[in-house]
Amino acid sequence: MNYPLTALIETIRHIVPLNEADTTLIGTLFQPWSLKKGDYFVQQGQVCQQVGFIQTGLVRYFVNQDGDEKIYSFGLENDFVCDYESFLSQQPCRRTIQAIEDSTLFIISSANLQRLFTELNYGERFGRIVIEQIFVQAMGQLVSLYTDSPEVRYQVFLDAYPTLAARITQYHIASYVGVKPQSLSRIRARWAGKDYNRISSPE
Amino acid sequence: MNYPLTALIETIRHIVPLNEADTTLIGTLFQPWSLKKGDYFVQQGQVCQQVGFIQTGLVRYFVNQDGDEKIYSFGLENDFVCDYESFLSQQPCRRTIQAIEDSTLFIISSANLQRLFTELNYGERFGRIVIEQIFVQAMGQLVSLYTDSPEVRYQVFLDAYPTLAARITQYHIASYVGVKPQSLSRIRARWAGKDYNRISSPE
DNA sequence: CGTTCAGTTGACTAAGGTCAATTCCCGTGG
DNA sequence: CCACGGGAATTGACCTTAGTCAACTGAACG
Repeated sequence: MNYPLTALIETIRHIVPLNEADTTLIGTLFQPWSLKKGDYFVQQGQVCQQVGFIQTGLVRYFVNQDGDEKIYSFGLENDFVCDYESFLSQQPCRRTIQAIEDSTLFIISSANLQRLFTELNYGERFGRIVIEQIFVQAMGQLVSLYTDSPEVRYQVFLDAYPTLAARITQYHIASYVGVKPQSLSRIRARWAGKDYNRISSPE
Repeated sequence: MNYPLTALIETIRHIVPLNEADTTLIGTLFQPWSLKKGDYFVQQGQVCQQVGFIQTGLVRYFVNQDGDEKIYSFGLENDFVCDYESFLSQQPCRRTIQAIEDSTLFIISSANLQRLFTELNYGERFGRIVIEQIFVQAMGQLVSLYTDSPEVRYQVFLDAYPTLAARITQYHIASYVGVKPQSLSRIRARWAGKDYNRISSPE
């Protein structure tokens, strides 16, 4: 096992305890993978067959609605990446996951993930906590879409991902916030007019 | 065990196979409960301590945003009802679940649900499938909020819950769709002007 | 030095929010 | 039986904001 798995192992260890045997097992079940900018982790219509762990790079999750892309999430360093709906049900994806930077990851197949769940000391617990986290995150997004204006959502995005904003285009941010790039630009213009340091004062 | 548990058992059986011992176990782990119109199944700030199964009645899930209620889901006959985020993490609810009709349910405590998972023949599988279904449903809602206009969301609601529309107020429907009652009323007025039978022709 | 693409800006349109008045429905009490 | 009251639903006037189409700016790149 000669891959730099430390980030992956530390991320898992942050969720459940791991011993020597566990870390060895992880090394045998995951394999390195890489995506170039624009490559797909999984595309709408395919069945998502593996879970990834992003060592370096950046991906976006989106749905394609008549050529109009709606980004609903990003995956960055030390994130797990998967269309869980497709992976769990083995049904075709309704979404696409695409690298927007060159990315290096470790991937684990469905079969190996099952082994991880059963053979890792806290495997089942790990699996449950991860899906739980994803569920909570999704519900948070859902509530935010109901309750927050685009302006607030943009502010929350900046607060939640302060470094990400500089790595992606306004197009991506606008799509995530739920508006067109022109509208996001106008929101920024509005802020510039009345308030020069947004980061520290979300009004 | 003399409660009319058949609906509950049949609903579970629809997900996983059940034998005699299983149905007996279910009978011992669930207990009857009732809510009057306006009663809370669980309130924002409380920890959700049980899962319910609605035998008769109707509940709504909502978040309270400065006195403005945002309904994001309904639970009706033969649905399980729970704030899974709170139940799973044992953290206080960020949402409220309230009966909007007199309701009769069966409830199961967290401890008993753990027993159900381990002692039922397909208990773990049952638990996984239920959370999976809820996750998929939540993601569907999330995508719909991104991609669909209020008008489309209203149409989808009518298609998905044809009978429910008659049981609840426009206020509830509007909140679910994500607009004010006045706006929903205007959408209906628009339809009346150009198309008299919406149900069969979603444009 | 032109091409290209991201970002901005302007003019206009469409649609929901807000506040307020009005109508409709239904149950209650005189 | 009818008048009244209250909540639900509708409608109108006006405002705010995002969508749309288009033009323009600016920086990166060859």
